[in-house]
Amino acid sequence: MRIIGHLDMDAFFASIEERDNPRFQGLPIVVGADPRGGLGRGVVSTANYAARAYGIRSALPITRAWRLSEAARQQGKPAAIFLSGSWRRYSEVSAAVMALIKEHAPQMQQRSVDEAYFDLSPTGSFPNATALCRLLKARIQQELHLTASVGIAPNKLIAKIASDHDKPDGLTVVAPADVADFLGPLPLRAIPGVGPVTEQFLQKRGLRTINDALALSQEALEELLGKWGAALYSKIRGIDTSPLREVATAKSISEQTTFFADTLAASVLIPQALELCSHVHERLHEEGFTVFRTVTLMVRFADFTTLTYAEKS
DNA sequence: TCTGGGGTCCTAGGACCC
DNA sequence: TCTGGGGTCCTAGGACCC
Repeated sequence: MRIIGHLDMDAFFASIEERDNPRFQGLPIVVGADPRGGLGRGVVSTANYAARAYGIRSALPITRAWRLSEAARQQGKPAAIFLSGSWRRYSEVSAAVMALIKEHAPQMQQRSVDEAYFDLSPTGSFPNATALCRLLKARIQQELHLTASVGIAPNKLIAKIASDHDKPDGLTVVAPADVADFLGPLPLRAIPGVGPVTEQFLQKRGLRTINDALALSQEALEELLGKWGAALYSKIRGIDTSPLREVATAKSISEQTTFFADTLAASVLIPQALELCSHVHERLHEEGFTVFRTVTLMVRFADFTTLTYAEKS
């Protein structure tokens, strides 16, 4: 029997800041772009749960987060603490989390800085797998003073959906017999790979939940979404046979930056482009690459139109 | 009320070859 | 002057994820 776990740290960056700065205890914390008093550019990377109570969440424009915080402050609530974050510190904590997972489930696949899949099949049963994950969560709590949410399921797809189902500090178990009941009522957006565009597209056709989409034949879904429709047909049935795999070597290295004020001045653009180039080149060397194939230049205009130009070396 | 930064994967269409 | 079909490689753009 295949049993897969997925662990997702809760409000990872913001939780680390709260943990490491006692004076932030219990306050709303927003890690992301500099709000510059409401004039900043960029978005929220992570908001802790106190900040989420203000309506602040990941990917929200930082100016809107700033305004939400100001509105709360005018109601006598504490203003949010805005931090730019420290990638190095987060990486260190990430490594500690991954090491703990590996101790309990050696066969694992890190999915991002704060997420991993791991194979619980060796435990032999869902109750055993559940006990192991309770222990893992307790160790993360005691040793790292952070919380995680975990999903346990027959495959990666369902485990990922399950870990997201009860946050923070959740543990959601979906045994094979429960898969259909678990998935059916969920919004289609819960499926990894269904983003805002696909969600909108499906909603316009009256499809909101997984149950709605189950009524469609594979051909009908393919007609709507092309190849992705065939994949979705399997996903909404909880079918996923993808194996755990080691992290592949990087396929690209990039850097980008946004100006505080829009500009078309070559005297500004060219030095900035050269600086980004030299950083990327440094990283290329640091990571042990000796050759590269394609260089891509990306430019984004005020209306968010984005152009790329690529050339083989 | 605007929309970061660092990535992956997919698709359409053109160039090119036989 | 008009021109196939299969295959591969490449670029541009877009959706998505954290």
